[in-house]
Amino acid sequence: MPIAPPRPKSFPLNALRAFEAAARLKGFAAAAEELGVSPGAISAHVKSLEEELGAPLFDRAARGVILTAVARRVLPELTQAFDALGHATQTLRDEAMPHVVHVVALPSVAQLWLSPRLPELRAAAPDTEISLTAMETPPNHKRAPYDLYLFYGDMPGEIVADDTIYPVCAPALAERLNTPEDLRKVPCISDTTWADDWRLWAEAAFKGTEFAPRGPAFSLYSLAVQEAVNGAGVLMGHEALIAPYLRRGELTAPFDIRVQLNSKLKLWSPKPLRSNSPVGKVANWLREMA
Amino acid sequence: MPIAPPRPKSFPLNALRAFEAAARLKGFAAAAEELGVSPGAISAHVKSLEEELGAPLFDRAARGVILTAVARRVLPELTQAFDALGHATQTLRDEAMPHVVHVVALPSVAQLWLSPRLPELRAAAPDTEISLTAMETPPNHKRAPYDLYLFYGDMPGEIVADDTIYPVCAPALAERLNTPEDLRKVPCISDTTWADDWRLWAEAAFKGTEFAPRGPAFSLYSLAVQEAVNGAGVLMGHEALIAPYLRRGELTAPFDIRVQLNSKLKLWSPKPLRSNSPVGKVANWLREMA
DNA sequence: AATTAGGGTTAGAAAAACTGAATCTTATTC
DNA sequence: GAATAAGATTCAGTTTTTCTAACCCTAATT
Repeated sequence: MPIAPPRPKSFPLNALRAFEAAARLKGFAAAAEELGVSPGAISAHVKSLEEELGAPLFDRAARGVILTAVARRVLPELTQAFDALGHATQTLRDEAMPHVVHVVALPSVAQLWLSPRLPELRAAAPDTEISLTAMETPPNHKRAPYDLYLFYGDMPGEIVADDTIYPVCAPALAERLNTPEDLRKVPCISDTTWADDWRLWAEAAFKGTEFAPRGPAFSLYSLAVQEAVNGAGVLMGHEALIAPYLRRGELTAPFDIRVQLNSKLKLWSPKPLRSNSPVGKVANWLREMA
Repeated sequence: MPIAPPRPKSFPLNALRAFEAAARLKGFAAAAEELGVSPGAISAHVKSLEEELGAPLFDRAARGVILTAVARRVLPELTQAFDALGHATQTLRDEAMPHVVHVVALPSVAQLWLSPRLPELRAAAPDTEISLTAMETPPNHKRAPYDLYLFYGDMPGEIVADDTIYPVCAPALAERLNTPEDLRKVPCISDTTWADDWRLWAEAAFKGTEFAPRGPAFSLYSLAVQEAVNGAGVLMGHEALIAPYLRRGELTAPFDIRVQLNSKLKLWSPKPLRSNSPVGKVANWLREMA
């Protein structure tokens, strides 16, 4: 009867990861967002780690957490270690699935810009497989397992398209719109992830006059587009995304006023692109398309 | 109703760790040992990883597993990453509990050599706290959270004591033992973690004559010592461990034949010892004691 | 004073991990 | 050639971990 003393387990990896994220992002909410869990989960992880260590890692303030000296001293090394792990994971994925290109994009971009182009891409490169993930905010590229990122914003990266916005609607509805002032009389569809769109355009269109759009709000831009096509109201159109609808005549732009935003549709990769690699090929292809 | 698309989770850390251990140690059983779980758990982890990757990581052979090319290519980076994580964890522990020295030792060493010296150590350094863990085999020092290691073997490290063995027993029993041949008539206690002891000593004592010890076996050396003290039989004594019993007269050595083994009691640390650090102090102290 | 942006806490639910026992496979040993 | 042994796998059942949802609390902002 070999009563082997149980080997005590080392630190819980998940708790460490939660702590690292919380410390790096200076908040449980942000860490929860990055790791895709609820803040309560982060809170519990950190608490368990603190209990095991017998020392606090954060000073809890009402408006967020503040790192303790211990946490501050340890953070850089811990972050580096997890970065290394993230990198190794990427390598593993690349080695194991060399022909799969993992693309992550804003949901609207994925559905309205990328998805229609995908069949052509598949035809052009039949042996590389595209995996497409939609996400509201770009994930941490040192950790997340993606090869190509496609988001609007002013982060570094290659510009794929400008972001020009202007109201669009179904042709039937457009007949009732002669001047921007007419917008006050029709529903103005808004999208929660681009909540500022109307304000930005209105600044240019109304020059000081106040404009409070009224109408349905959607959390997915593609839903909003569909509703606009159905004639439910006027939508603030992002040119790169609604161009096909304009071309097909499903939507029209009733006004000439266009606003170009600072944020562009950008493409980037966590690794340098070699144009003979599958990732490089897909990137080239997306570039040509723009 | 913001239908946020769920953020896909990154790779499961625990599965990665299981894979790394299995690949590095070239076997699921060894990995299970290192991580303190059953082989089935490792198997399941690796399988889930392989499924997620869509590619095998090991070729299963009858006598163990063989790494695939993918696994071989990824292993070094993965190992480095986990090493870095282990190091960072150490740092975290050091920062959070600077006054605690984590010692890991063979169970017999912990109980028979270290434990009796501990009160004196505590008195000498009242502000440092000793945490003592017993383990049959030294853990991977790049991963496990210990400051000082104390094991028998011929690994690198500072020699704390030689390993000399000879039979010992209760004085009453010793009266019946005049020559080694008499050992054939009394119970010979053996310890499962030092299964070779009797054979090694018998080689010197009997020079070719066969000797098969018969008697109770224990999985903990300290249990065996206690039984020997109780007169249950003759035990192969390791000098450094049973010295106090000899001194107190609870055990005696009936024969003069002593065998010195190549393995020594060694002390080492994963980090360089600074003699003004708590760990350094404890190491110095242990050194003086020997 | 009301609102808001964080965190903390809790119970319950879901998912993951683990064990133990049985099974399989093939070198190796007798 | 049979027996043995090492190692991996499977599966059912259990334990542990992790997560969420819904609540609370506090300080800052409006």
